[in-house]
Amino acid sequence: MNNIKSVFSVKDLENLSGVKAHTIRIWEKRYNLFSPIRDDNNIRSYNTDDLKKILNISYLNNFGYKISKIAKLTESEMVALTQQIYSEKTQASFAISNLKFAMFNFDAKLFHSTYDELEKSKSFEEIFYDVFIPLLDEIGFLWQTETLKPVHEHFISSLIRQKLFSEIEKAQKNVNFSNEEVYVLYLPMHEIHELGIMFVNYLLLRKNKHVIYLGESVPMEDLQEVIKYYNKITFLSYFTVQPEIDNLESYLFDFKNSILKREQDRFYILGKQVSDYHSQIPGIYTFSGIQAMLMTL
DNA sequence: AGGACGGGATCGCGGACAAC
DNA sequence: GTTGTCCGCGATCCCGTCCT
Repeated sequence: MNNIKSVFSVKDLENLSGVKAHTIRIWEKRYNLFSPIRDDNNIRSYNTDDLKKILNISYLNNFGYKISKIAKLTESEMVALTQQIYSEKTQASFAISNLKFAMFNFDAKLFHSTYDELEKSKSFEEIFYDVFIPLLDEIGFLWQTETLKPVHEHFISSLIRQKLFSEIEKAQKNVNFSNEEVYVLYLPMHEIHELGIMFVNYLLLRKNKHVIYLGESVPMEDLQEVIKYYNKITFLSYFTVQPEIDNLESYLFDFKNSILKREQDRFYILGKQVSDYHSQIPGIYTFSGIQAMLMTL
């Protein structure tokens, strides 16, 4: 099947499936659902097949199937049943479950087949809002619990980035913008979480906006250059980890003083670092989410 | 100290069954 | 048909133990 030697603790399975560790142990005892390897101290360790199984079981259980019924199913019956109840309504959670599994198994093929299936009934925007954003939120949670390793995040991020690149390219070819207002998208120094700002890029292009995308880790002085070319600019950024909270105000004051000198220019900011921050500085606006920001355009 | 284990107590839920 | 009781199941909480 595969040669990935992933090992998970019972706590990892809990974090990934939402089923309590103790419940997993009880199921194991009563229904022989799993046969984890034990170390010298009798600590369980599970493999990726176990992960797949608990994700399927959790999915069916959440859907209302009793564990006693689920336990009687063979592996293939379980997969068949999972696909049978797979519907429009539950498609997103099913896809998220698949993508999580793809992430832990470094399985790009599963990522693409899941995506292709979603694409049959959803637009790229819908996929991003309904599947990728919840997935990334969950990855954030798994990150905190240390279930996730950096390689997993890199792997899944790069696959999502590929999709964004491809959609952005299509949108760039079809865009019809006027030059009167320009959106300059960038990430501040040392900020490398690019998916959010790339998605904003895509959405603006779809709204026929003129976008200049500068990418990650852009020094402030580079932004001064671009002002010379346009009469009215909306700068747009996504602060996921940078600038740090303690430096946020001074960054914004610097921005106001060195970039935002003209009355007509604006600076829109999204991201975790500004989630609790309300700017008092004229021309600088923070938003709690992408949709809230789009409403003002 | 913290994490994991496993056993026991308890609670809510639902099915089965009998009595009215 | 509905009401009441009983019982099993699944989940959760708590506690004591063990190990690093």
